[in-house]
Amino acid sequence: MARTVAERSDVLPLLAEVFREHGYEGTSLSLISKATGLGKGSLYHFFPGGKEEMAGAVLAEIDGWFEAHVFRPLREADDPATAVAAMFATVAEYFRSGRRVCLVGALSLSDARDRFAGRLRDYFARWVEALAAAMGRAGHPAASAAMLAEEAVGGIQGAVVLARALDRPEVFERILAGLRARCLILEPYPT
Amino acid sequence: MARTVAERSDVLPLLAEVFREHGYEGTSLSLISKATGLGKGSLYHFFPGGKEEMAGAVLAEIDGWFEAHVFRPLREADDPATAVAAMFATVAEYFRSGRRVCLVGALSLSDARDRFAGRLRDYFARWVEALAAAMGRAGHPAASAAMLAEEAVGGIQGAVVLARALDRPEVFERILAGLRARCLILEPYPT
DNA sequence: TCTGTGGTTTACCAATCAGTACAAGAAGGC
DNA sequence: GCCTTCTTGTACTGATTGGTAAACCACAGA
Repeated sequence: MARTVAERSDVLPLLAEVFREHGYEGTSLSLISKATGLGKGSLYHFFPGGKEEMAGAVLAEIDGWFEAHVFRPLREADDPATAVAAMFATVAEYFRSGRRVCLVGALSLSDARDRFAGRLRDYFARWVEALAAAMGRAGHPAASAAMLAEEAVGGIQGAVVLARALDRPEVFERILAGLRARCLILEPYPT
Repeated sequence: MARTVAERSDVLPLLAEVFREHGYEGTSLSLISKATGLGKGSLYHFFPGGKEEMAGAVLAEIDGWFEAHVFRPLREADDPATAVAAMFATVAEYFRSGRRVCLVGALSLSDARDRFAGRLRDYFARWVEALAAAMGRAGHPAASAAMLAEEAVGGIQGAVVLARALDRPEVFERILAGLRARCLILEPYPT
């Protein structure tokens, strides 16, 4: 039979895009089959656990990508301020100015949250921690760095929501610019 | 037959809770039937358009609630600064410190966005406008008020995402406190 | 060339999906 | 009392759901 010679890792990006577009519940096996060009047999060959394993694998890949391109640079950069600025650029590109949904955020709001609770919590916790650490090294007091990091990571998620709802990508850019400015300016956190 | 004497408006809050918990795709008629105690016959009697009409009616009710309790007070309050502070309190209670999902935001991230695009855009646009207007009357320059309003409304949505993902309601409270402080302090927007 | 393994197709399953049809009961007007 | 209108339960549709089973083929190593 026609061998697609597809590897598991090859279909993950396609899979990710389907889940992003349709959510966990909205993603049916027939949609997946259409998007990947793989029949049900092949899909269950790669992912014996079915839809749940597919979503889990996608989440793991996203997590790995952010670890390599966002979290670790924040933690290990020689110049933390530059790393923070780079994070905003990387994230804006990744989310395509809000046109692309954050799957982790979307799952957090959805029914599937409980199913992946550990992974979702871990992703955001590590993001907040890495950002707070970078800002701390950049000169922010520890307390304000932690609060600012939470506000920034949450703000990015909210920017995706708002830009998508309003259908105005420039809103995403504008919010991120504001957040970046506040993360880089060293002033005491207003109380 | 046992008349439940239910009015359409009586089942809307129950319906809203089901959609919030399971999302649009994840909400099945059997779930709705269980949550409302109404059989399919009754449901299609009240909502001939099926699930889509139900979700539309829920969105309209939510929109009306926010118009009455959030948007209009912001626009018409004698003391705009107090109104802004009141908004944060109202919203925190409504979203139960992030334990309750914003259905409008969740739909914006979901597959059903296109179906309700107009309503979603309208809801957020009016929120941002009303908040910006209030902050303008409170003394913020028009430009910074508009940007701050976008950041605040987006920030609230992001706070829901983050608090749910981390399973830490205090994160929601903390972010909202920070946003409120920034909306009330009159300082030039950092650039 | 034979054979085992990894990948694929196809057919199938029971369950559930949204939606329809309709008969039947309950309530209010007369 | 009856009759109409509104509301409900039940039964049904055809399509789709996630998932299984097994026959089947391609290819690499021996």
